[in-house]
Amino acid sequence: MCDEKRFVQVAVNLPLNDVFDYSVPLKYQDAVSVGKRVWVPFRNKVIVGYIVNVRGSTDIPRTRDIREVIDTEPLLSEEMLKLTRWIADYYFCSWGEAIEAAVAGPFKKGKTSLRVRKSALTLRESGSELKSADMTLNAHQDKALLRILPYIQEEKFKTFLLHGITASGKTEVYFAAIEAVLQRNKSALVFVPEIALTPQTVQRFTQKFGRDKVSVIHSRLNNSEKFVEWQRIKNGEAKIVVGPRSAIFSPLRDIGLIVVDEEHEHSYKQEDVPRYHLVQAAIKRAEISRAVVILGSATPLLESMYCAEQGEYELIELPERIKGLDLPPVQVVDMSMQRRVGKRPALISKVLEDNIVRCIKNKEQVILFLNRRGFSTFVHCPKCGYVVHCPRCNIALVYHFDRKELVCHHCHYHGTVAQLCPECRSGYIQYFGTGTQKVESELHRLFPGARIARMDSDALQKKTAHFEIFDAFKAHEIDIMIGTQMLAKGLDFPNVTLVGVISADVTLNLPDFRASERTFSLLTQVAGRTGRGAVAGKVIIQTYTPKNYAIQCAITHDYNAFYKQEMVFREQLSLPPYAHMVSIVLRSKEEAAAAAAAEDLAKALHRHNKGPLVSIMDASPLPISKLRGYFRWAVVIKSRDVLKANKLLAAVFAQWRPAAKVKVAVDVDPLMVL
DNA sequence: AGCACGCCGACT
DNA sequence: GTCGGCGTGCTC
Repeated sequence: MCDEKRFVQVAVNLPLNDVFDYSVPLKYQDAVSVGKRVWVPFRNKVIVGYIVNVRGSTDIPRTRDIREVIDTEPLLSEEMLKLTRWIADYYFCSWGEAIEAAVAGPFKKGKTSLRVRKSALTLRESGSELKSADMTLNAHQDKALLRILPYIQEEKFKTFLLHGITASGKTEVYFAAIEAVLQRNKSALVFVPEIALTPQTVQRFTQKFGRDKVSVIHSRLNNSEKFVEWQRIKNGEAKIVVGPRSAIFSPLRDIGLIVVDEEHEHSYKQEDVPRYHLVQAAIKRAEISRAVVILGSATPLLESMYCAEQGEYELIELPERIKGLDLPPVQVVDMSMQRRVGKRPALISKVLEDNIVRCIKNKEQVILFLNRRGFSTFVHCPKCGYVVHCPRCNIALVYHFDRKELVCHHCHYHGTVAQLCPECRSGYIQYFGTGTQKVESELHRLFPGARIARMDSDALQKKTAHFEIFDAFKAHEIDIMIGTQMLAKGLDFPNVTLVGVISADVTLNLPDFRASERTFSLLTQVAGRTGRGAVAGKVIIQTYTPKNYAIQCAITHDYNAFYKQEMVFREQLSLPPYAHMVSIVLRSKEEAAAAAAAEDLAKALHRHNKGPLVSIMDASPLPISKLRGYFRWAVVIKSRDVLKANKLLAAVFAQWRPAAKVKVAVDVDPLMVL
């Protein structure tokens, strides 16, 4: 039916802004369509390209022919092409790079189908199908739902920020909204942080909505399992998708609702290209499919609350805990006033020790929290001041007692412990700083009869260790559990009546402008782990800075007070949410090259920058100035409008390039810079 | 990104 | 003489 010559525009997975025009041989005239993959000659190679446009002409004088059309049906929907185009524009990458992220594992590298292993198919047949108990919403939950429902019914795009304190029953609101969406024969996309994709969470969804309607995606799935889920979603069998941020690209049709649980979670930001934030991408996808978004958190991102304040989102509050539970009392212990062991301060204050003793006597359980792995966090020669650093990173090595090794927490370097100072040959190497392993050994010393377990990424080397430890804790085979922030999230142990934070200062003192926000969030989430059962809970926070507002606001569980104070600081320094940041990181094995490139870039940006809407910060080394052998400098652009900043950057990159040995990475809305 | 082209320095 | 460093341009 088409006898005219046809051309396709193709995006490729390279950091190139353009799409490339190819001519279509006669035999493929009818096969080409938008969203399909093609094999195309590119330079001296043949690579996968994605058709983003089909037309009858081209401006390119000499086009090459496509080699082959890979797909019989488009792999990417119109909706997915719009979403990836937006990601490319906003997060400063090429369309092809964004599309590549949207292509599911089994389809990467031009694959069309997959040998599906039996195990992938039989997996979901096991397990009981419990009929969901009728859920009754309390007054606040009901009010929340009533505000959301009209938008679901009218199929209008809208973003709600559901700010509900810990254990206020946000999940029930999600469930009721999902039910409303299913009744309209539409589907729902639910995001949870990867760490929360445990059997417990998943079970809640499958029990509620039935196993065959729910598709759960998590990183443990192999390619053939992923393929099965992809097909179930694509063919409309699965109406609800539960997954981590990458599930934003699942081929779900007729989306009526997108839920982002724990929307403040850091894992929602992708750390490599395309460096998108799920919350933004979810809102964009909802806009494209005219769906409702619910962002849920006890401690919303400042950015999200700001949008709510500006009227861009609608704020819904759940100010009360369900089942009449009270928020636990929080006690702060000023560690500078505490007893010492020899010259060093005690790890565990008298107050915390007494409370642990009381808990164990009452057959209750304790969670202790310290956001730092290892035993000693730095190893140091008191004679010459030498601190043992990672040879590849500008960071102190951490001593791990179990491995009897010094470990770099940023790269995989590990080395033996020196007996003599490498600098001055003195034999008095000292170990300072506290990690979870030291707390564990201290607990054994203080509470010889107690059953103690440690929960951090070191303790979880075995794949099943995670569940083993949790099951043991739930069965009360463990009295005290010490762990890093993976303990803080979404766990529900009714018998836990004491949560202790060994040092709130660890996160507070990080060189990050979000340090206060992260600390407040973490303390609030940690505090939410207790008092969930019949017995009231208690929280004890140890710190050297008890007056700090992040800590003070966590004591009173007062998000709004924290928000107000933190926003003053953000406004003074023009930090998010008052401005967006675009950070350009330049790294090189030679320090001078990275520094020169950054300074050069800053100059070029200034030259191109017209008008006051975009400002350019001075080039500066990153807090971890050397990582994996690369020295790192950054230039940060600030603007209220990301696209304006990106436009400036694109103009500079069109004619400026750093030295060949310098690598460039652009991060829009970075989580960390200063 | 990845590669070809092209222009200058120091070495089998 | 040439091997190889890296700045520049280009990919339909």
